[in-house]
Amino acid sequence: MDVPATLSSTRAIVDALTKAIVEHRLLPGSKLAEQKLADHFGVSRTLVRQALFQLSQNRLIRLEPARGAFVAAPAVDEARQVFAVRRMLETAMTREFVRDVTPAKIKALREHVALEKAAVAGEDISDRTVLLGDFHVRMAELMGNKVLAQMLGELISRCALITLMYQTTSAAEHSNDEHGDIVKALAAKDEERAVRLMAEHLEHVEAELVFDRKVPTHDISLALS
Amino acid sequence: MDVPATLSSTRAIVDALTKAIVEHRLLPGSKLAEQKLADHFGVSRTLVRQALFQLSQNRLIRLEPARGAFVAAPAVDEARQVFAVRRMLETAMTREFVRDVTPAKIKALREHVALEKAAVAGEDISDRTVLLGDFHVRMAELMGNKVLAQMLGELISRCALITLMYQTTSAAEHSNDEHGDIVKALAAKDEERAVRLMAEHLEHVEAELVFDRKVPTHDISLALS
DNA sequence: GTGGACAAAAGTGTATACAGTTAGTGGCTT
DNA sequence: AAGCCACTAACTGTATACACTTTTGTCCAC
Repeated sequence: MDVPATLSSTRAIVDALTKAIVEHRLLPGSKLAEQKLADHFGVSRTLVRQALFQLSQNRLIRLEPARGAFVAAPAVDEARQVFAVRRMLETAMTREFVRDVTPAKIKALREHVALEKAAVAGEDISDRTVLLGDFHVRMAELMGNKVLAQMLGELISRCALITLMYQTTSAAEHSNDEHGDIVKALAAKDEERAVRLMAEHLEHVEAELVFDRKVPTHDISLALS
Repeated sequence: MDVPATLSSTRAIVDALTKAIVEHRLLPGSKLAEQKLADHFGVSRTLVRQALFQLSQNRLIRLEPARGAFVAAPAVDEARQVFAVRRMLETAMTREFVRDVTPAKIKALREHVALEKAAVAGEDISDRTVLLGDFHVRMAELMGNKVLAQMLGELISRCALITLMYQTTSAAEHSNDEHGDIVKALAAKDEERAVRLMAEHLEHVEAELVFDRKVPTHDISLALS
C-alpha cells in the first residue's frame, strides 16, 4: 500500500502510529511532538520526522510548518468526495473484472470474504476495517493492474480513518455480506448485476457512516463547531 | 541556478530535479548522489534527502536501500496500467461533468484549451505536457471534487515522464484538438458523445506514444547547470 | 482584573558528525 | 589471464548539535 519504505525502522513507526490513530488511542487534533515520539520508540528525531512525513502523505496527520504534526480530522465532505471517486473507479473496475474472470480469481475473492467474516466476528475494529477495504484492493490486484491497486489502496486508506470513526459493527457485517453477493455475480459473469451491486455497496457503506457520532477531540475549534 | 535557500528549499529542490528529469537533462538510471546534490544546491544532505523521498513518492525516482536514488525508467506496461486507470476514472468523470455543467465551467475549459494551443505551438515540451495534462485535472476541479482532482493529478504526473519521453509534437496537437472537441460535446450536454470522445482521446494518447524510441541511460554528468 | 511586553521553555528546521554498507581497486594466487 | 580476497574510497543511514520560531508564563502598567 505504500512506497518502497526507505528502511524498516521508519516503517515500524509509521505502522505503530497508524494503528494508534485508527484505533483512536490518538485522537484527531492531538499534537505529535517529535522528541516525545523519538523517546517512546527509542530512536532519534530523524526517523520520527521521516515517519511523520509519510503519514502526512497518507493524510492521517497534517504537518503545519514550524508548529508540528497533528492527527487529522477528516472533513465529512472530503469523505463524500472520496466515495464519489471510488464509485467512479470501482464500477468501471468491476465491469472489466467480469470480462477476464477466472475460477482462480473467484476462489481468491471467496477466501478473502471468508477472512473478512472472521474479522467482523472478532473484536479488533482495526483488523476488520483493513480487511473490508482490502477486498477492493484485492480485486484490482487480481486484474493484474498494480497501479489501480495502489490507487484504490490510497483512496481506501484515506477514508479508513473516517470508516473507523463512524462505521458500526452491523454496517461491517452488511459490507461483508455484500462482498459475498458481488463475488457471486462475478462468478456468474453477470456484468450488469455485479456493477450494480458494487455501486449499491459503495452507496451503502457511505450511507451507513454515522457522521454525527460524537468523538472527543483535542482541537478546540473542532470541538466547538 | 542557485535558489533562495531561505524559503522552503526542499520544494525548490524537488521542483528543480523534477524539471531536470522530465526535460531529460537527467536520464533514466542516473544516480542521484546526495552529497553532490547538496553541494549543487548549497544545502545539507538533510534537505536533499527530504526532496528525494518526496520524488520517490511521485515515482520520478526510485530509492534503493543503502544504494541511493536513481532516476526512474517507467516500464511500458506500467504506462498501460496508468492509462487503463485513467480510462476508468475519466469516462465516469465526464459522464458526471455533463450532469452539472454550467456556462462558467465551459468557459473555463475553453480558456484552458486556448492556453494549451499556445503551449503546443511553442518550444517548451515540459510546458506543453503539463498543460495538456492539466486539462483533465481542471475538469475534476470544476466539478468541485478535490480528491478526484488530486488523484488525477497523481496519475497524470505519474505518466508525465512517459509522455515527455515518447510523445511527438503532432500527437500533442492532436490531443489539443481532441480537448476542444470534448469541450464542445460537454457544452452541448451530449453525455454519450462526450464520454466516447474522452475514451477515444485517452486511447489515442496512449496509442501515439512511441515506446521504441531509444534513450541513453546511466549518463551521470551533472546536467543541472 | 485586564492587557501587553518580555523572558524562559519547548519545539521545529537545518547542518554536521559518525557508523555501517556498498562499490571499486590492486595485488596475489592458480 | 581469470578469479579471489583484502583494502580503500565513497556513499547512505542514523544520531546529535545548533539556530530559529512558536508557545507559555510572568511581571508590570493601567
